[in-house]
Amino acid sequence: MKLEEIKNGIILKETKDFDPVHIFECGQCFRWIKEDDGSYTGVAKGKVINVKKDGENIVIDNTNKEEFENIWYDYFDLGRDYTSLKKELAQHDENLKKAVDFGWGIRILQQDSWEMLISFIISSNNRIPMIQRAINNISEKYGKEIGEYRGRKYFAFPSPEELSKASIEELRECKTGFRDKYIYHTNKMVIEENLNMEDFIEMDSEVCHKELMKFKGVGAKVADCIALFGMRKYDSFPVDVWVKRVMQEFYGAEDMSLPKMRKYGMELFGEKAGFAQQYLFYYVRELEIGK
DNA sequence: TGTCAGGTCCTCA
DNA sequence: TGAGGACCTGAC
Repeated sequence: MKLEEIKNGIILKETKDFDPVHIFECGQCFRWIKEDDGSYTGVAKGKVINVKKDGENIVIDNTNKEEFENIWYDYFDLGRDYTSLKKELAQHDENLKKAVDFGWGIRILQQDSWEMLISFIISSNNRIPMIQRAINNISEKYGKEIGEYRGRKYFAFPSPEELSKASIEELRECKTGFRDKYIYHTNKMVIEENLNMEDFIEMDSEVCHKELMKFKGVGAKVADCIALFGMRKYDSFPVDVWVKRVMQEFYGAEDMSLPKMRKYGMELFGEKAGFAQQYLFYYVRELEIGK
């Protein structure tokens, strides 16, 4: 990958397997908003940046070379060879090949484990715009102000200590709905047991999943999402309504319960189940297959 | 007005 | 174990 420094930003030259639309619209993140020019502005790691595709190049604004190497290279999972990963998945079966071809520019972001924990608790039985709004409300109210970009203020996601200042009622005011108490109790548990969510990254996948389910508001599906997007457990297989449809439409799992479907998906795609799930999810949701 | 959305929790058999 | 209902919220 060739990198060129420009004024207040960088250009990644001839970057394959990277499409901002696929990456930011495939359901893994909630803090990236589409600008009028088609670029995406988002908050991560306490910074605000803007990402856009310019032909074969990816332009990242409001950053520099040092920051890219220290932060964004890992965040965008640029150390992984998605070309060979996709090739391998495409060989698995015809449907997965179609899904991979469709969402060719997806990459699984390495996001913050604590932020993923709270974000996916909010995601349960919720809609994406509502989830985004609740997370923004929480960040504005309890997170640190990062700065301004294109005339808009941005806030970091609050730390467990910062968020612990919120009461259940105040969390409800952030439009989290009935998940207010889940967030409150989860936050409380993290503080009281002095947990560092980063430690979950080192855990074995099954242990990690089991430990995550101990938090209020975290069931099997939410635990899989947190593990996959925040803890690099790439063998996770989150089964939501869309993946359920995929498994029924494409993989003959008509009469399977959700736990069985999860297990089946993990067996089917093995250590790359999380990637398979992302391509399949994006494919069926965009095309509304099986709805 | 009723239904539904990226599920989880609680209750009861 | 597993099925069934309740649940914030707001868009259609």
